[in-house]
Order: sequence, then C-alpha cells, then structure tokens
Amino acid sequence: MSSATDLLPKTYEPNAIEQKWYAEWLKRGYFNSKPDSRKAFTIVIPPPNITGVLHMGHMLNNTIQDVLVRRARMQGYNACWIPGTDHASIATEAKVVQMLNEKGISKSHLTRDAFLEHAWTWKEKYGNIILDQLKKLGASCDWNRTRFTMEPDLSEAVNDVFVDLFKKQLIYRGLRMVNWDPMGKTALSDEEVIYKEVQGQLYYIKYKFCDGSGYLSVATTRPETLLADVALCVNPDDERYTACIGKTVFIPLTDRKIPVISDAYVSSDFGTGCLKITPAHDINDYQIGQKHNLPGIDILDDSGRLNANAGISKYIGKDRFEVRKQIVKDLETEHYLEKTESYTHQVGTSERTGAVIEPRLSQQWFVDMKRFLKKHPQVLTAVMQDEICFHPSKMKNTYRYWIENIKDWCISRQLWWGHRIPAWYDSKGRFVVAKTHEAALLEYATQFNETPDALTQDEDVLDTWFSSWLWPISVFDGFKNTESTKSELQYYYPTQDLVTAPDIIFFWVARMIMAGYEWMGEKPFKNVYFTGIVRDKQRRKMSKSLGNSPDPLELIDRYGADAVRMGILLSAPAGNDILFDIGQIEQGRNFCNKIWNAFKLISGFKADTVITPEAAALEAIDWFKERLSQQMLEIDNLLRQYKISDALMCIYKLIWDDFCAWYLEAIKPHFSNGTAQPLAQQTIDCTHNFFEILLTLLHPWMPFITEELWHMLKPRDANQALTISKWPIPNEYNINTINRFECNRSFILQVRNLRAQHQISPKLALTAECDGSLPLDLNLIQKLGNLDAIHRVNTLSAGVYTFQVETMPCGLHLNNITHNGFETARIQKELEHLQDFLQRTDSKLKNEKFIAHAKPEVIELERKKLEDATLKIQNLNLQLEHLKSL
RNA sequence: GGGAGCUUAGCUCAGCUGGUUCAGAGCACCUGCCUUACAAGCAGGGGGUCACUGGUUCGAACCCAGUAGUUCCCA
Repeated sequence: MSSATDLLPKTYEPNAIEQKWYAEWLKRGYFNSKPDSRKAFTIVIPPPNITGVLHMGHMLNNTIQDVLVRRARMQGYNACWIPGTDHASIATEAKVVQMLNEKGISKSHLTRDAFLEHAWTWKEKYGNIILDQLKKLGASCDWNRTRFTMEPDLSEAVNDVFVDLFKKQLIYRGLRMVNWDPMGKTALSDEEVIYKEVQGQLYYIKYKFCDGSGYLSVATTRPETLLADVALCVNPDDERYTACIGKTVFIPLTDRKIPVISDAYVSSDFGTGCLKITPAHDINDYQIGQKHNLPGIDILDDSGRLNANAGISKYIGKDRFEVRKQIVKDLETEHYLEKTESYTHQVGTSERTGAVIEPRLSQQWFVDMKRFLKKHPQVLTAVMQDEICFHPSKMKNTYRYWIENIKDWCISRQLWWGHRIPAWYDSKGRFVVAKTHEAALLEYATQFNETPDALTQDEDVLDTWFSSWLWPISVFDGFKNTESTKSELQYYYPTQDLVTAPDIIFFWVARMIMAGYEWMGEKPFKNVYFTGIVRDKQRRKMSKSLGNSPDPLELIDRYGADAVRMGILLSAPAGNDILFDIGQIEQGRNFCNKIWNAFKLISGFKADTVITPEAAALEAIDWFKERLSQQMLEIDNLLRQYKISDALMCIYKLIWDDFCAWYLEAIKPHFSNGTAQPLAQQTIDCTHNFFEILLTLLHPWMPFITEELWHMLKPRDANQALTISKWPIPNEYNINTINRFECNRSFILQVRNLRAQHQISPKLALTAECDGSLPLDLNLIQKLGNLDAIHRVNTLSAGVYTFQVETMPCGLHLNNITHNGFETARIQKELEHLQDFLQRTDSKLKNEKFIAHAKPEVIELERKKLEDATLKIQNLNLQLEHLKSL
C-alpha cells in the first residue's frame, strides 16, 4: 500500500469537507443564475416561515429540490433555485406578542407602528435562521435572489393585485359567517380550520312553553349558546311536533321568549328532532335565520368571552368553556337538564393557534372563487390533463374535489403583521380601494364626487397566502412591468418543478395556479412533486410537543449532510410518508464510508506502464463499461418519472454491488511477498474513469463527498468543480456482455455456496469444470472464485460436485471432502419445484384455448420454459447420481 | 355523513397497457469470517396463499364486484 493511502483516514470524516466545499461553491458563484442562451430550469422554494427552524420536513423537501436543481445544472440547464421566507402573519404575530409579554409589554398598550417596529426587529434577528440552516444541508440556492414576502417590492405586488382584483370584481367585502380564532383574535379561511375529533357531551335541555303546556327538549353540544337562541326549529313533516309550530317557549334561565318554527333543514332523527337556532354562532343556523328573518344575537367577544348580550351578569366576561360548565350546573339545579349523553363529534380548531374556532358574523374581505374559476377553467383542466403534472398523480383527485367544491376565500385577518388592506373608509363607512392614500383620495372624488372629511385605511391585513400565491411571479418582480423584469420573467417563467408537502395543496399550490393564469396567462410550474410527511416509526407526525423530531442540524453534525440526505431520501417515494429511522441515516453514513474506502483502494494502485492488463481485469472492464451505460439509462429513466429515491437506490447498488463487490474485486492487484503488484496503466485509467462517472452520477444526491473525491482523484484546475461538471450521457450498451456476466456471477456464487456448505476456506484454491459451450469469462471466475483451474469438458468427471449455470452442467472438485447431505436435500427440493413447474407449463401448452388465444411470442416462451426445465431436471438427476457415487 | 387512496417478506416499499423461467429491492434477521480498501466490513443463507370472497379470462398481485382493515381529504 502506498504511503499516500496510509494518510487517508479509515472512515470518511465529513464536517470539515462540507464546510470547505460549500464555501468554495458560494465563492465561485456556482449557484447564481442570470438569463443567458441556455434553457432555464427554475424552482422557487416553498418559503419557510420566518418563525420556523429547520425540521425533518424541510430536510426532505429541500433535499429533493436540491437533487433536481443540481442535476439540471449538470445537464447544462441554467439552473435557478430561488430561496426566500414567508412573513407568516398569524404565527409571527403570535410569536412577537409572546416575546413582548415575556418582557412585560402588552400588545394592547402599543400603537400599531410601535408593534410593527418590534416585529421587524424580531424578523431581522431570527428571520434568516432557517435559510442559514439550509446551507448546512448543501442547498444550491441562488442566495443573491433571496426574497421575503413582506419586503417592499413584494408588498407592492400584493397591493397591486388586491386593487386589480377589486376592479375586476373578483374581490368583495361582506358580512359573513367566518371562522373566528379567539386566541389569535382573527378570522381564518376555511382551509386554516382543522377538524379534530372530540369526546364531548350532548346535553338535552328543556324549553318550557310560555302557555305552560309542557316543554320541548333540545339536544346541543354547546349549551352556553342558548343565551343567543332566537328560535326553536322542527321539521314540518315531523308529526311529533306539528302542534308546537307557532307556539313560543322561554329560553331556560331567562325570561326571553322565542318562537317555534319549522324548516325542512332539521333532520328528525338527530337528537330530539328539535333544533335551537343561534344565527350568530352557527353557519347553518345563520342560513335558517336569514330565511326566516330572525335576528342574530352575538354573545361572544373577540376573545371568546361572553359579552353583555348574554344577559346574565354572572356569565358575562367569562370564557365560553367556563360558562359551559357553569350553565350546565345551573340548568341541572333549575331542572332544565333532561339528560346528557357522551358524544363524539368534530370540532374545528385553528391551524396556527390550536384554539377552538367560533363561527362568527363579521365584515370581511373575500375572493370570489367561483367567478375566478369560471374565468380560468385551465386551473382545473391543466392539472387534469397533465399540462401541470402532479407526482404522484393520485393527488389530482384531491385537487379536483377541492376545485369543484370551491368556497370563497376569506382574505382579511384582524392582525397587524402583514400586508395592510388597501381600502380606505370615510366617516360614513363608504370606502374605496386604492394603492395609496393619494390614489384613494382621487378615487373617492371620482366615485362620490366630493371630498371626504377623512379617509382612513382598513385596520386589517391580508391572509399570508394572499402574498404566497404570487410567489412564482413576484420573486421575479413580475408585477413591476419594467423592461428588465419582463425579460427575467420571460426567461424563468413558468418554473420547472415545485416541491411541496401535500397539506398545502389548497392553501398554496392551487392558488398559485390560479394566480398564474390570472396575471401571466400561463401555468406557474410544469411539475408538482408532493413529498410525504415525515413521521416517527410509530407513524406519528413529528412535532415539537411530542418531542419525537430529531434536530436535523445535530444529525448533520453527527453523520454528515450527505448521509442525512441519503437517509431521508432512501424510503421517500413521492407521496408516501417517511417513517424516520436513524438506521437509514446510518446507511447513508455507511455508504459514504464505502465510497471513501473504494477511493482509498483505487488511490493506492501502483501503475506499470509496460505490462498489459491481466485477463480477468479486461473481462471486468468490458463488463462494467456496459453495465454502467445500462444503469445510467435506468437512472435517467427513473428521474424522468420523478422516482428520486429509486434512482438513488440504483446508484447505490451500482456503486456498492457492481463496482465495489464485483468490479474492484476483479481488477484488484495480487499480492506477493506482502506487497501489492502493480496494475497495468490501462486498468487504472479505466477504473479512474469509471469512478469519476460514478461520482458524477451520485453528486446531486451526495454533493460533498463526491466533490471531495472528484478533486482527490486527479489534479483539477481551480475553476473546475464537480458541481458544474457535465451530467454523463450513457452509450448504447451490449446486453450480451451483461448477460454473460450474469453467468459468471452465477458460477462464482455457486462455487462460494459449495465452499460455505462444506466449510472450505475461501483461501483454499479449488478446481472446477464446465460444459465446453458455456459463454464464460474463465479468468474472472477463476480470480473471484479462487479456482486454480477451470477445465472445459464434454462430460463432467466422476467425483465432482455438480451445479448448473443456466441449463449447463458444471462441477467442482472438492478433493477428499465428503458430502454432508445438504446437497442431496437441496437438489431434491429443487427437483420437486422444477417438476411441478414443468407440469404446469406442459398443461398450459396442451391447453387448446391457450394455443388459440395467446400471442405467438408468449407460446414460444412457454415452449422454451418447457425445454429448459426438462434440461435442468436431467442435470439435477445427474447430480444426484454423482452424489451417490461420492 | 360524503369522497379518494392504500392493503405484496419482520419493517419500508417497487411491480408500467393481464403472459419475461416457482413474485423483486433496501433494511432487519440467521450462519461463518478481524481474507492486505472498508467489522460503518466480507462471504453465504432463510423468509411471501400478493387483505378476504366471488367474478371475467386460456391465463390475475395486476381487470370487475363485494367484504374487512387502514390512511388522507372534505363537511
């Protein structure tokens, strides 16, 4: 072994190497993109929240993006991966409020501007942490293009878009029942409500008739809302209640009277068949209320506490859940509670704060989605017809269902952190929509033909997704319409791939598609790759509260970024959940180590420029050349189908099995007197060449170790790097060479097997025989099987242990070793199988219908099966004969 | 309550329009090895009524129907 090799550590040590190469790549600007004559390959990052820290989901998602981008870059595309962050209204505001509380500052004591100042300070301090973490992963983003959804240019785009949509009558303001988050004190869109199963109680409450003629029993899960009741309602066809319709009842605990009405909406078989109507606090009740001209009584304030409308002073100011307990107790003591049943039902909660959502009637801004989609039918058709390709395609169903049942999008949020809605109100409540205060004054003058006393801006901000949906356009300043932005946009848009988690398909993916068609008249991306959700081994979602999520940076520190990337990708086919297993990261690390050691071996080769390669090496080189081409085609093929983990597995096996276990073993130098013999220069050159191609193929997945070894393999110019090298193009390959090697492999495996069974050391050289006609690389077999000779014969010698390669008999001299019975049992088992197989094939061929219906090539194949099985059976019987004679 | 998907080895998954020589991979497992790159390794090995039931077909893991379990989406 050379001294150079001795200097290399026994295992791969990633940390310093990763830092070195990432810094180098950045320094050389390899990830930066400017429009040029090449074709663009663009990915916009799903902007992580500025509140976020890197978790396993980000790791997965961004590794996939990096693989796609790095490969595209190597294929010669002008690859551009645009990073950035999202301002995340609710999450960030909550975080800042919390931070202020810890300092003893209450949001309610701050002016809007003062609060925003705190928020910006917070953003400057923490907002880029997650992007820095992505660098540790090796993400090849163009960091010069980093954007933030709330920076001035992108905010202006949001403003423009709002004004534009309003003018097009695709945005309206209205009093609607919305999902109210009492903790975040804001409205939410339907998509932000998560339904959770809750084990609750169904309370049966008595409403006494005002005329004293008994009572009606009503079942409810929310007894506190009875204070907001305006009617009871029964199904008109429900004979039990026909007599009650038109009567009045008292609301329990109060002296307020409400009518009993009827409506077909009420189902007779739920609860008692009698429903309490609370229009201010339930969407269905609201609709019935509208229909029957009933008033709505809102008894909750914005934080979910009962207000003065509740009427009973001891409840006022208390939280709804506290009141629920209290009112149940009171109903019970006053004998209004008939019974309670336990009842499992779904309760809406806030995606961000987790608070139980209260339906609440309020003035909000909406995007008219039905109208929007009517204008852009491509939003659905492009996906259904694979103009925008979903991976996996089963996500198309989910998408279609959402589009076909679209609801208007509530876009206003009662928060301060975010894009303030560009609507302006006069003192009478009339409003205009305009980009700035000045524009609003002008607009007001034209619309109302007068000067307003004062024009104040809407207090609310827009839903965060109202800026994210513009992302693939706004990152290129696409709404600015200057010459330079137009040319950028034309070059990079539509983007190539979008990689995202499936849970934001509606929030984000669908809406980006809508925005793309509205403002660009074109789809925003060609492919959408939905990753799985990273779970622990018990299939639980990774979450902070469960504490089951490993810290990705710690993993990178311990195992190296390449190992982590490989580990997380290995079992991550599109759309399948990833069950995180540290064992897979270890597998990634082991693989790095394997490659490292392969390099160690190669780098230790001593060259002899005079000798020609040994025969076994030539045979191995011939084979590996073809095998490499074959697998390169396969990798390209898999990637074309976005089978990113399958492609990785393909390279893994190509390197570990084909290259290390077979090729390197076949060309490896012999030893004499404790020193390795030199190899022919040609063998070394071929090996270097193969290894370099393998590194290149692996680079998108494991960029660091491959870059390092690529440079160690031979001297390179300073401006060369694997990162910017060409993706290798496979040649046509010769399948015969590959099949021939399969015969070699089969021969060797069976020799090794016989050795193992008879406990013969691999060091002891044996003699073998094979049929004269078998196409085999005897030198290679001899080396890898440790055989001193292989004789080609017509008939096997007496006393050899026999085996078959394909249908050809072969034999191995085991000298004086007696057979231990294993053989007979194994052969007999195989015979049984084959005889059974033969019979089935035979009866198939004797079936007239099969002959009549099956394609000729299928019949031909069956004939061949029959023939081969017959031959093999003959050979096996011969083997048995042989064994008997031993 | 409505809809969609899934069910193949101990685990995670491939298996394209039904017919590639008893159904494949990785990991895990078992046996033997510290064999001059690698014990984070090497060599060898075992393991599956393709959820169940019925149907279509010469032929079904694959198509159809039903059943069960499971996951997701929507209300």
